Amino acid sequence: MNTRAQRPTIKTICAMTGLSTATVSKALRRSPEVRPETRAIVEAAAEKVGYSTNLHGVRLRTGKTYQIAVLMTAPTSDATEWEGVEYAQLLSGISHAMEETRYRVALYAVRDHAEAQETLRQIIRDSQADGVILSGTRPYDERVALLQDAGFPFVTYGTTTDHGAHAFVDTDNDGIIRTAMARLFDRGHRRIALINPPAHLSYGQTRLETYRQMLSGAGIDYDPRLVAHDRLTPGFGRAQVMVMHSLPDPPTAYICANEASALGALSGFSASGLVHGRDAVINATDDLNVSAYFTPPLTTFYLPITRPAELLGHHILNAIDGSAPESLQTLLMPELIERSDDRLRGSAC
Amino acid sequence: MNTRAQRPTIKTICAMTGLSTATVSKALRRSPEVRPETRAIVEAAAEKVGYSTNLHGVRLRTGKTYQIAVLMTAPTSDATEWEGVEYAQLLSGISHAMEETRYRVALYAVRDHAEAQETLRQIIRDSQADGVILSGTRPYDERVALLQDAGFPFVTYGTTTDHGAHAFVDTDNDGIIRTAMARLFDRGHRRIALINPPAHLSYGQTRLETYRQMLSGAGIDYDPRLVAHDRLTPGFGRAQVMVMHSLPDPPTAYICANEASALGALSGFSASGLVHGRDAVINATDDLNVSAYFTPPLTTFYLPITRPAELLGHHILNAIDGSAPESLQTLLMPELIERSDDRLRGSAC
DNA sequence: ATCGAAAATATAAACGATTACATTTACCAA
DNA sequence: TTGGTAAATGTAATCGTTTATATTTTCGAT
Repeated sequence: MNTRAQRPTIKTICAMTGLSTATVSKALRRSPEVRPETRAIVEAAAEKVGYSTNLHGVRLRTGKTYQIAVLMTAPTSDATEWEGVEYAQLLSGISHAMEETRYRVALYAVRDHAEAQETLRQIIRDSQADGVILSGTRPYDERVALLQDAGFPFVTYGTTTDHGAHAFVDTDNDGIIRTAMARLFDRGHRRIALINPPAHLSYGQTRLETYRQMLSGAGIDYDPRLVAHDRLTPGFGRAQVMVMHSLPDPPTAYICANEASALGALSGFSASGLVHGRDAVINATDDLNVSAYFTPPLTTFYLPITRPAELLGHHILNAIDGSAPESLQTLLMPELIERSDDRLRGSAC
Repeated sequence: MNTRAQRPTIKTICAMTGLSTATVSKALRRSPEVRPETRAIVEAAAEKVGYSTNLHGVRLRTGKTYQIAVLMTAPTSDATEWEGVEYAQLLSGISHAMEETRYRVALYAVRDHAEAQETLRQIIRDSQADGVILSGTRPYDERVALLQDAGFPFVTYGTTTDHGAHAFVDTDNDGIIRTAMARLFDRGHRRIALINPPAHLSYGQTRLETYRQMLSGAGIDYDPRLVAHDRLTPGFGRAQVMVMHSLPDPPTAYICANEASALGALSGFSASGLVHGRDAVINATDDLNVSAYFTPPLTTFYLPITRPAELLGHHILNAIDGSAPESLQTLLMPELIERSDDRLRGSAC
């Protein structure tokens, strides 16, 4: 009577083969408990009717969700500025890393740290995901504490300092600053500005620490007026250049933590009548290879965002499979791309 | 004996209240079939034990997933260039639109149209989502055909022409080109170049059509050498400026379809020794307000990406609830922000 | 008080998978 | 043949919810 083609289930295969649900289920999951011949029969039947397992049934029964939650801390919706554009590539990279698996990426956009915690609690309580990917880490990160307490698999994009070992992927910020400063010293710079992300973020702190180490290594006094931290929008970069440039002893080099702030810094140059390469220079970190198209092109530390993205994907899958966190920690050093010689010129010499 | 605190279920509440699962279930969903007093009792018990409904159970029983699939056509992972597709902001906007609901955004990164169709088929077959959001539409779009055939709720970001009515959100590309060209004509321009997205995309075609209409309205011959279409990376914008600038009769104005190509075009200016405002001008469309920070700042049509994003979210929820597609169609006209006067100067006059 | 209809609640069967446990089959040795 | 063990398969419960259907309660009209 039922003319509608129903989606085949395990029972469909039972009916076709005369086997029981238990056997079919095991055969489909290639359990060694079932005879190879039987398995072949089951697989043939499954193939024939186009069976595919219904994840909702699996989820209810086993609690496995095959979902990876990615928490994205999105800027408040009113302030639409160029910030975090590379998140899209990050997400797609993660997603591609799961291609051959059953896993999918579920996105959780949250506004701030507090909302992130609330969301995480829900994800854990309702088992909405098998693992979590976080970004924007802090030295002490409540989200990490929460996940570790719950024994929930996760990977961070960024490091922490006040927690037990956990899986992470990060850019080698220490390496970047070390290399950048050594290079700038080499070229005669002594007044170097740091355009940094918000102070509470780990990578901002790492950058600042290395910066101070390098300064003291070169025998240069630390001048707090040359360091700024805030959300890395173009507006921020621009404003900081304009402020710092009017110091009695302005910087001759700016190290910007991303493309957006570097673009803003360049905009600040032109607004203040500064000429890049003559009055001062800008170095940047770039995920998108976009600074090649700035006017003028900037020297950057370039790391295609797909690299960390795919690692995040692999790490979370391994974390779910129970790999030791120590084996899931990766620091990536970007490639230095020198697009201008950045030598100190003019009167400051 | 069981000391482990189990997650409360409907049965827990049954045990507490002496009611049946049916009644408790209905009470929790505020069915009018249950007496207000009973409902109060159930709600009190639920509150007390911190009950929250287990979506896996609901999904299995009802087929409702409370997931919105967002298909993101991501550039192949080897070519990491900024294409200016603001998926990150788009995703977060959609996600925010679902904040007060049970719905979540699930991300499906696909490489191309074919993979998108395969993915959609799976989503429908395995009921992995209740609705779908698509972008990068074509006049005839196989994905749209697929979804309409299946009667599956969806919203597109971009329009189509060869299908029955469906929900969509789009930028008013016709309005943009119309306004931009009228303004440029006003300022003396006759040779206007169009830096367009790939030719198969709807919005590219809309832009081209309006462009040609405006030209013929002004009595200007259409010159195909002034129109280029490809993926809107900075590299593309740059290359096109360099090519077109060396024409015998080069353009005096470029209309770029996004920020990324506009940035590249500017880079092409400086590489070719062109000065913006003297030799030619660039107008752009901008989702991120980033062209304010270009050197020099460009005149743009600015539409904060959060606007369409939230509309996409609302539309898909309404589409799932069964609203007529005709009532879920929105064209958004960006705001014209004039950052340079763009008057034609120099010898070309 | 009694009846009947409407309102409220209860029973039990799904949804599609997994899995503890029971049963059958196969196979070998005595 | 018989018995015993291991291998293979079957039975049935279960995950947490919804919902068709059955039963009980309520309450007004007679």
